[in-house]
Amino acid sequence: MLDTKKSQLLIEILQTDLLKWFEESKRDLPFRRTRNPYFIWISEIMAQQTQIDTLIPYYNRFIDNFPTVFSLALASIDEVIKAWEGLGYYSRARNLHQAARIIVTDYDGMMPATFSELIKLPGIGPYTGGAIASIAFNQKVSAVDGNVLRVISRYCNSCDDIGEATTKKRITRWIESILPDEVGAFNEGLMELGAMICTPKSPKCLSCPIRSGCQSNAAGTTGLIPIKTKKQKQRIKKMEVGIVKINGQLFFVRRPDTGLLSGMWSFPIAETAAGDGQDIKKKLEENFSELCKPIFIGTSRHVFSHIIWDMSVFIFDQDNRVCESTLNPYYISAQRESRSNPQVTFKALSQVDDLALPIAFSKLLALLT
DNA sequence: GAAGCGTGGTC
DNA sequence: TGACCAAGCTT
Repeated sequence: MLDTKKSQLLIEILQTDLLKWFEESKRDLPFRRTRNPYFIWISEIMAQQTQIDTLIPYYNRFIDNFPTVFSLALASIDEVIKAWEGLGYYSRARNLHQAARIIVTDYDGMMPATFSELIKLPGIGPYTGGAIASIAFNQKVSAVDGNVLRVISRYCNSCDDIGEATTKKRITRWIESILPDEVGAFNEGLMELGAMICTPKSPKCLSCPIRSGCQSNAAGTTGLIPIKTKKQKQRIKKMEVGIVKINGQLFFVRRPDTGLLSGMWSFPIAETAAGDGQDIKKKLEENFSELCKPIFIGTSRHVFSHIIWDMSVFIFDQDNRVCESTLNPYYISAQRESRSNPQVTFKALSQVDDLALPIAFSKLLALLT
């Protein structure tokens, strides 16, 4: 880390030239056209582990649907999750909804204006709290994300592993010691620089506004810094998916409200060793008293952040059954359960869009046509 | 500290 | 293609 006294010139470059560059070059983003803390909050939650270009349409739709913290607090969790469909990390939506209700009940609908109050809310951690406090309320706190860790590591030519908490704390402290009055723009500028110029691969050093002070550029180490321990790769899980079709409708189950894809709808799915359809058939027999033979219709791989599902997909087409029957007892029992139990439902293909369905399953719909 | 938690883009 | 990565938080 740079010594604060010796490196006064380098610090001034970082402050002055970065702010100047940001003012001239910043992207025109919808959430940069407002100081509304609620809008800033929504954008920062969406930005967690998500590239800005990806979240923009979600952001516009979300504030259209939920223009105030009150409208978000009054909405149902299903509506909020549906608005989040496709963005991933769905606990963000649940926390957002919870936090909105807390803000309405405990804060009279006013966003807390300080870092220490903000990070009490679910889904708001050190980065997001710092971002909202500095950008929306001009509080002198840092907002250290992956971009900032990379930019500062390179600027100081630091060999510290940015995956380690101590490194993040050290960089946070250092930034807080050099924050200018325009703290929101400074924090955003560091991130913008990391996103547009000081990128992980092939950084555009020739266009960098603070190149003259960059120790990594001087040492020729921009390709080596930051140091980051690589994460272990995903385990592969072999899964069977069962698509039950009755009277032209498809059977869906709701996932638990914790864990992977929490609160989202899904086709019934089961871990399997054989992959011949028998494991998912057994599971489906909890809902259906009589089930036709599984017909294999294809495979699909879905990559999550920590696991991979290798899915074998089977259709149980009760409308074109191999076995003969005069009644549809399974339909009746399942339909009754779907009215009394919110964990399951039936939807025609044209109505599937009513449900919040993760990509892992929505992409399976292509196998049906 | 480490693991769980989505999806899309890039090279 | 696979490996890496993205404006992180929670447990």
